[in-house]
Amino acid sequence: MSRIRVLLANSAPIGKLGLLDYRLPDGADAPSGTLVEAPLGPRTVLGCVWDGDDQDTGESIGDIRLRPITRVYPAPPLPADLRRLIDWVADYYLCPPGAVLRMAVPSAALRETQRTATPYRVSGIAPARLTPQRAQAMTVIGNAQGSVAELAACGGTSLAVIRGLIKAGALVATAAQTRDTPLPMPDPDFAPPALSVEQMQAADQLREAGGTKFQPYLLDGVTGSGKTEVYFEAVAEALRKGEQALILLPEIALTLPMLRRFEARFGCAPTTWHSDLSPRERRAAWHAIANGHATVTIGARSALFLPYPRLGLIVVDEAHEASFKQEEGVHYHARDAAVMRAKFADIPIILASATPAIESRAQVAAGRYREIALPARYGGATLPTIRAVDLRDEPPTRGAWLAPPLIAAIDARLARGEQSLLFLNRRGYAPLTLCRTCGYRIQCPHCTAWMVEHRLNHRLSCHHCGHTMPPPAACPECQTQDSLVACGPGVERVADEVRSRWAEARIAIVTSDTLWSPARAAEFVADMDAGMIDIVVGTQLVTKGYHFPNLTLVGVVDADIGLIGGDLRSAERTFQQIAQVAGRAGRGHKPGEVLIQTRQPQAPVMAALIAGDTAGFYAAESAARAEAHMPPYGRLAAIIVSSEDAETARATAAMIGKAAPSGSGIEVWGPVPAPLARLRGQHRHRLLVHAARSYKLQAAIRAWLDRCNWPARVRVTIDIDPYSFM
DNA sequence: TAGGACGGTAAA
DNA sequence: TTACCGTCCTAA
Repeated sequence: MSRIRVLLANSAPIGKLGLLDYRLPDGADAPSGTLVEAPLGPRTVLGCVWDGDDQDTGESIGDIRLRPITRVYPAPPLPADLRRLIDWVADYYLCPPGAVLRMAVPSAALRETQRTATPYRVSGIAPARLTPQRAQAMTVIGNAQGSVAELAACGGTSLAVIRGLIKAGALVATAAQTRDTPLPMPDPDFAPPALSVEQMQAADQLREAGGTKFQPYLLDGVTGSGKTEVYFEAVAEALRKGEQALILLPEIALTLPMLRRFEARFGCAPTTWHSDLSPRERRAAWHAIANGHATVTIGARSALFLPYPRLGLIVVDEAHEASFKQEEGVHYHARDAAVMRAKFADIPIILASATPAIESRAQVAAGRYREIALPARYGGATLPTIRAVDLRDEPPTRGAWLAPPLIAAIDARLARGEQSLLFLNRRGYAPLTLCRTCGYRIQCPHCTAWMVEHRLNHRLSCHHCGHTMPPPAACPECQTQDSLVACGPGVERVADEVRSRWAEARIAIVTSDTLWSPARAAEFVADMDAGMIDIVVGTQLVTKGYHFPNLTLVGVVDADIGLIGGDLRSAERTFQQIAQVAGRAGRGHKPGEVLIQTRQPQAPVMAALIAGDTAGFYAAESAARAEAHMPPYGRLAAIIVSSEDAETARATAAMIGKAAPSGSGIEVWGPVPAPLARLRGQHRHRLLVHAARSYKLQAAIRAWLDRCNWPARVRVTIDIDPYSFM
């Protein structure tokens, strides 16, 4: 009899029910990482054989009470670097290890596919009754084989006829083959690109350093400098060595142009991993990766947890993107966790960005990351000129959002047949609907948030919980008819303005509402390339990785939006967002121009953007963070207490606040009602923990919350290194 | 008194 | 987390 330690893939609260001991039936072999099905009370759950560190044997249970594993899955065991990553993520982000294991082995992965349609072929036995339909089907089918549906289609008859023939014995089942269509192999030498001297040097640095040693690289290249081509060379090098490579992208929306570029370079599509995969696709991708057939995977953040047996390189593209931070379930940061996986696998990792995060720059400064810079655009293209439009001096006309200089600039593009892009990071028509008579503002019934008007589908919708309602004709409060007015601009409203000003111009609105599928995104890109669009109005979706050579003007409709509210990263985020969208301009032979509409052109962010003083901005911002001991020069954690009942939430938060740790190196702020005091019907209070960089923050929080007890209905969420302060 | 809602607890 | 069990309440 042998005893094994198993990590169960449930998400029990921290500390409880992580590792349990089981009995392995005699003769069975299950090394660490093996996926098993284990009995737990009256049911069975997925588990993974875990490394038994014998120090906590005090907790272990007597041999007699051990229950046997009910099943050993035939899938390859999870590799050691992944197991270490799971432990690290659970420990660092204070979440149950079982919840992390779930990301590595999604429930679809091990489910048997029931949809293996059995193929049939002609048996040679003549059916007792040969009706005309049967005779016809038999002749047409001949030597072919296929599923009932396929044979019916081929024989030109109904399903019933084929079933009848099977019953009569004229058709027999053949052995069902596993439909593992062989994966096309990306070829590192398919189409090596013509690199510029700078790109060549950068690629050489990555190639030389490649190998089996952990080293993070910050590939810091201005927009349009060709970072992708450079890291593709590192991917090619990994392929030549027979290793697997993983490329993480922030959003699915941008995978399509990316996949095209990959195919052009490597001759076939990579394996993809994102939330829109069907269960069948998910299963296929998981197995292809786990057994090593998939050599290059391009995926969203969750692709980091897949069981690559020969991982040789990780690339995190657009590494500054805040969407790498998962904001529900396990609150991990995929960029940071990716660095840890590279460390555990002892391989290089490349963080690529035109606007690296301060955190990443600090790592370069500390000598932990190596920087590879691409300071110039590829192919002789120049960086766009950036100019502010001071809305206080040159305001738009009443009820409009485009100021005269921006209008003139668009006029010029239309006259020259060039394309313009108007950027406004606000979906919908108007962010607020207000009653002119009584001042009532239409709010979401479940959240502390305004309902946003969307005219494209004639609904008001809440961007936090998804609640929608038709726009009311009368004010819900004072019942006055036709008293509701839209306040403030969204992209749809700016598009309306564009439409009424340039009736002949062809306009595209680009938001997650209009580009909800890869196919739609492809359509948009094709229309842009074909010159079918003159003016694009879009949210941050258009800041992502697109390359339109004929786009020469970018207008930032409201550069100040991101600075309102002013959290830790608002200035940095504004800088990155505007620099990224500015980077869409002038990527071809024609030079680009960027106009930033703002009421505070003197603000450091705006001044830096206009002067092109990236280094100066980052230096000042880093100094301010260091001064305040804010990340990355200090540490933050948020604790969010939420409950359906307002008083329970408040009282629990207060109780947790009372038990807060004190002493040097740590302070706890709050509790206070969260900025989104109600979200999806939950009342929310939050505490913010601020600690010195060297402080053992996780241990302190763990000990602190262990001292507290709260009703089961209350949820207490811990967010280490928070990005959202709502 | 049956049946359901609720709270506590064990799970190897 | 999930399943089960005991307690208490309500409707009949």
